[in-house]
Amino acid sequence: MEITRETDYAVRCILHLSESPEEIKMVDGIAKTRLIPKSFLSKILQKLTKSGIVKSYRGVKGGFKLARKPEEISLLDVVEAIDGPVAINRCAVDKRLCDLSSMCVVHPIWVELRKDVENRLKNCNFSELIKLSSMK
Amino acid sequence: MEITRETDYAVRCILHLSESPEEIKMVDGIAKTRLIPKSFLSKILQKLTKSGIVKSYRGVKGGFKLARKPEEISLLDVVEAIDGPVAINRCAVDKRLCDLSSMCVVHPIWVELRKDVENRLKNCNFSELIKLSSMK
DNA sequence: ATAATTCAGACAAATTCTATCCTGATTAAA
DNA sequence: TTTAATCAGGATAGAATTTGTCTGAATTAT
Repeated sequence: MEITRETDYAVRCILHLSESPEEIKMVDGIAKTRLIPKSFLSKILQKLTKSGIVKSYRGVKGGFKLARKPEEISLLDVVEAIDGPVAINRCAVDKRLCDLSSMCVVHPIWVELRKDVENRLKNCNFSELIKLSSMK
Repeated sequence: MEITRETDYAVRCILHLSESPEEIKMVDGIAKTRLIPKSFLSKILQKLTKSGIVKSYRGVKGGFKLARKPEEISLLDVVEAIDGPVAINRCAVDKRLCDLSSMCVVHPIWVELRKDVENRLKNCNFSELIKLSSMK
């Protein structure tokens, strides 16, 4: 049960953009300072753009910046933008197996666990994270 | 962030064995009633044996049964036996990247999340689950 | 002995992860 | 208006992981 490298990169990236929310930054710069493979980051930023977390600007002087304030972006937003919903177990989606023969008594446990995880991620926004990093 | 099919199968299997903790059951039977691919289950049971969750009996009339009482086996035991420790993020293990340039302020969040998940899984044992299933 | 069963390891298909590369679209500035 | 910089989107591909299968050896009740 791990988050992917991709999600980790996405978090680093949003963290970077959160440090100066007004500036437009280029893929290349973010990639270099945050040690993320450039072309991979490019793909990640496309997902973040489609999810409405960042805004993109094309052409010369183009780049990316946050679409909203750091305090309005949660870890959950980023995780879901990249990996999709926090499912924990597929049977939460594909119920067919669960329903037959009362097999899946564990199902409610996975659902509960999922809620827990979501809540914790939801309650953590990038404004807080930035504060933590400036305290170092 | 999902558990694997393998873990799901393992849980189903322990659930099955928990219903009659004294009986020795064969791979084939478990596989058929719980809809798990037989040879895959065979591998899974080997892991569960090595982790000390089930006991194996070879030869004619051989099979598997729980190594301890259902109430002494938690979901966490099973998940860890199959997938290894609940890591959430690799940086919890490989700290080298985190430490340089104070990059990973998110690290404590992953650690906290991991503890949450572990606790919830630890607090759920197979005796409780069986009770739930008999209530259906 | 024989038949039934697990054990251990090798093998392999499918899927997901982790990228890379190329072409085209867009845009600021010269 | 041309040019250079930059993102968008699709195709591709290697590696790792997941999800199994198969076979032969070891064990054991009868």
